[in-house]
Amino acid sequence: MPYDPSAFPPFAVTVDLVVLTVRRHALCALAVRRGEAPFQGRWALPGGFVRADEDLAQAAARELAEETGLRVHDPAVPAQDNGAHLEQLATYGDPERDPRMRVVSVAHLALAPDLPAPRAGGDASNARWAPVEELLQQGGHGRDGEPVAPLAFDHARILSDGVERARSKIEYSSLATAFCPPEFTVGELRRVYEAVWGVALDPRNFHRKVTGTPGFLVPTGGTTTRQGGRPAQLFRAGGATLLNPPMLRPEV
Amino acid sequence: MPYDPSAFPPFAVTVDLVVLTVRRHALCALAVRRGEAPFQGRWALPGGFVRADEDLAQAAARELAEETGLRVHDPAVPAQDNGAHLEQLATYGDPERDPRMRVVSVAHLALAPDLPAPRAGGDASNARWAPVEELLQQGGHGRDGEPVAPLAFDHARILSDGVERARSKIEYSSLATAFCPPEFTVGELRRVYEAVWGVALDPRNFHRKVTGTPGFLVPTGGTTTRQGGRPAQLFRAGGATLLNPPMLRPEV
DNA sequence: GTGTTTATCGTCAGGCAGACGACTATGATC
DNA sequence: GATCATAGTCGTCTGCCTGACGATAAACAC
Repeated sequence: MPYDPSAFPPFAVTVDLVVLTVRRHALCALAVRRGEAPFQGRWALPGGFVRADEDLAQAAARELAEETGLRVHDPAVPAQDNGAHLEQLATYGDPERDPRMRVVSVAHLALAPDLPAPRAGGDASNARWAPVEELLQQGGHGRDGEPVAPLAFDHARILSDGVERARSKIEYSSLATAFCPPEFTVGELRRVYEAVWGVALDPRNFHRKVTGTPGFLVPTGGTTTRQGGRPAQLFRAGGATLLNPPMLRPEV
Repeated sequence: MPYDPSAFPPFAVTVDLVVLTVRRHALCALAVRRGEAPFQGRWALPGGFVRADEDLAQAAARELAEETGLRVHDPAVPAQDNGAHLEQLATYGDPERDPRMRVVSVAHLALAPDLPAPRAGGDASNARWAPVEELLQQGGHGRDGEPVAPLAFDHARILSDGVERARSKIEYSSLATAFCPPEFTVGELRRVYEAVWGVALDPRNFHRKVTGTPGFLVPTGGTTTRQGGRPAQLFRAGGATLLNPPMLRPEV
């Protein structure tokens, strides 16, 4: 018993991706350059149409793989490595958000370790990792002094929501490990928190907190000196997903 | 420059509502009985199509007003009374979730004080407040011993997500006051927490916590004895929306 | 070796939460 | 009217956690 098609307005449904990573002590997001109108030449979040037989999460995972080559970490396989974290963020459906037609976009948030290089359908010049402050500042200037155009559509709002989600979620979950390689040191994890929150944390208190939370970190036995200084113990993410009590974000 | 309509599959977009309230010490949700196939006669969450010129939040507010008569509390008018809290919850788009066609539903969460009586387009017999455990138990029995059919579509999942959102959000925000009338006592607010979390809280520690958090509660000067016992001070919700440190939810 | 960098352990004081005693003010019951 | 039950409000104490920060350890650069 199909619906009467005249009983409801037709929508296009897309997924847009806020893909975050930490590069050079800064929280960065993946941006792609638009090749067509509207907003031709402007930077935007990666995304695309949801296909007819696809779930929303499947569509987001497919777009993520197309843009970055990343596979999605399956929560059912806790020991799996190198997978990105992917979760639904929010849905944006203002009637005016796309001048061409009525588009509802289901935004997703992906967190990934630092990656070699972005690729946008093979064209690297049309995709880049950019610090989120640079992408969010309206009419400002990038680090090279060039003027920065705001993101296309309502993507600044979406990116802002995604960053805020990430910032709050690493407080009370082990999600920060999604920014790290499979094995990492306490210092590397601390630099993730510092980059995402934009603050400096006390290394000693941080070390006490993360090593004292049961199930958060599992030592692998190895050590590394890749950060310089005294060799640091290597850890994997433990099974715990919720941090209780949470990691406290310093004021201001 | 309109899209080529063959370039993407058409979707129907709906909003579904998880409307929660606290009645008789239990967390209850609004359910409506379906009048047509599929799932005819089964209980479901209220909802409807998003109109062509409507934002998602507007559509949710319209559906909420149609089902309950509630207006949405405008955050820009902090002193406003009697408004419900409304926020986007999540979006559900499994290709099989509606057997008739491809429907993407943007679920919203509404929190309301205890209301006189539900109305579903004027037909009260087709709408009711039901305890969420009753709506979520699969194939169980209600309090009157009648067998309970599971909610239509994927609405059990949506309701479950909404309840979990409410449970976690009252930890770190002042959202619990959305379940209270404009003026309320500390004890009434505590019973909200107890009903939503399903736990018992120490009245003395709770009183110390909520009255000691700046901006959470504002005394109105009046007192009431409507709960029996010693008269209690009346409060309004203060301007603070975030609770820091949060209210701690007891284990188990 | 000296200096620098990073990691790791320890100490101490303050804040907050859980447990719980004590007192107050109302209505209900005898 | 005395007693009881109920609910509200104020305090105290103890333990845990955090922030601040001293001290030591183990690598590398010169």
